Amino acid sequence: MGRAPCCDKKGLKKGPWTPEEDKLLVDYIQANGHGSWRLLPKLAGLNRCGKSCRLRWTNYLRPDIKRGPFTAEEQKSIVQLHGIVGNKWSMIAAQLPGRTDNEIKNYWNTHLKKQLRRMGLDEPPLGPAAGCPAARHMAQWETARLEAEKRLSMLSSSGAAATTLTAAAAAGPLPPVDATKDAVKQEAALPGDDSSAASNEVEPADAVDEYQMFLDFAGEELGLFHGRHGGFSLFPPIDVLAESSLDTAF
DNA sequence: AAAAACTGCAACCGCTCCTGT
DNA sequence: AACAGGAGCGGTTGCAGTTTT
Repeated sequence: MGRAPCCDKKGLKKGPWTPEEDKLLVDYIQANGHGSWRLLPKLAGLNRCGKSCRLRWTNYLRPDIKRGPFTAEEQKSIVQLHGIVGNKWSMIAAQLPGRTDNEIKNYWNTHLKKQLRRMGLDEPPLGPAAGCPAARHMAQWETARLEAEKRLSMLSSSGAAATTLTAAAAAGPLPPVDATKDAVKQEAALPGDDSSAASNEVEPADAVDEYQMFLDFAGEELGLFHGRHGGFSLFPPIDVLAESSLDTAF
């Protein structure tokens, strides 16, 4: 598939960003939004490729980026999420508001990996295939959550719902649909799963019911998880989650 | 004090996926 | 259905700063 042309073929600048370049980028995005990343450098007066601009913005210049060291809670979340989804840094980042995937990736590679090794723990097995029963439960939970989100997002995009899941995510740390697309695809590809095809015509009321079922399921699963892991929480308590998500989304 | 080794982070590269035609 | 362009993601690299010898 068409690969983005390499920057150096066009004589574009690479390497560290100067404060002047940062300012140009920030000023432009604040005034116009990023729009097409490919066109942005030209419009903003930058001698950079769009890719470089996007990276600089998402990893460094975005105003909502949280700076400073990771908290113990964030560390715990990263370790747990990594055990569940593996190196899906964007998915992990979606659970940690203000943190970027690049930052989390770096933190994992430089700090947490070593820390786990020092503690005598090998790197945990990656992905939903992880052998630990709790991880399997979480993987099932994640699958169900993604399915519910997928349906909800279809609803939203068709205009049937007043707000999007992103709004719900703002109320609680459910990730935006974008961040979960890999898993959604996996889910959609499951043999014998005809729900994704049928979901195109899902009725609003059905979606609400399904989302509620998902929340109920998640509640049970999380209860189990809490019980086994001494109160660790990836997500807010389920009653809060249910209340805020449903209230905001509907 | 100087050199070597190590560490952490910003940025780049190349691949895959998504979307429009 | 096939193709092309654009966006996003994960892996890797380069280098400045810090620590150790």
